[in-house]
Amino acid sequence: MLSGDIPPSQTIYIKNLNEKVKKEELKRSLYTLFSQYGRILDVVALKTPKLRGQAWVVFTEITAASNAVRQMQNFPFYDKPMRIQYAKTKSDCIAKEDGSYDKKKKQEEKAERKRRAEEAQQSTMPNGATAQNGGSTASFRHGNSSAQEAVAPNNILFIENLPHEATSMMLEMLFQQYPGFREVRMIEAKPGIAFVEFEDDQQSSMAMQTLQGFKITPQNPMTITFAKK
DNA sequence: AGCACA
Repeated sequence: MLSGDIPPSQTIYIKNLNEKVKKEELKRSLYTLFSQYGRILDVVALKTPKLRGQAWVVFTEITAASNAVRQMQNFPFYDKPMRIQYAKTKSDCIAKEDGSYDKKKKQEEKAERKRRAEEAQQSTMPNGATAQNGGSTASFRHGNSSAQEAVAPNNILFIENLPHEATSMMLEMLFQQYPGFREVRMIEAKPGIAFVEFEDDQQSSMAMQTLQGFKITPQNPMTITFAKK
């Protein structure tokens, strides 16, 4: 039996995450790691007893989610293999877009009202105005991967948007501080890009996560993806 | 193991 007779969704559900990682760092790392598969609308992670060790990543495209489910399945992330499925229910940030959010809210309120009515059969107290508004979706920016291709993890990183003055020496200084670093390769004929090799894809992904968007010059945030095999 | 939107 496969763990997923859950229909494809643009949101993936990830479990078996390392619970020691702080929430903000976890969300950032998930964001950078999964950005390669497409544009991400939201990353949700809670540290409540019931929800720690799990996260949701919302893509704009289902195909991006599918690629992520396949390619990153069991990928060692903070020393634990990620278990990835499609999310069972629609993310709020999607529902807000397609208009189903208000209906959902109303249904929840109705159910809530009913429950309260049942549980409060002694004293009739019709109450229950719980209006909450605060949609602040942490918006990240980035604009690299235009064409969506399934990028599997790789021990070799592909660096783009480097200033033309960047040298392999500079990149070496930057990347060699991460465990497993092997070498930097630049191609004379193609300025602005480089390949950086690590011993394995777990180590390369750690470097990618922390150096994603790093600026050698203010105008050039570097874009890091896994090199194609 | 655990499916939410602080």
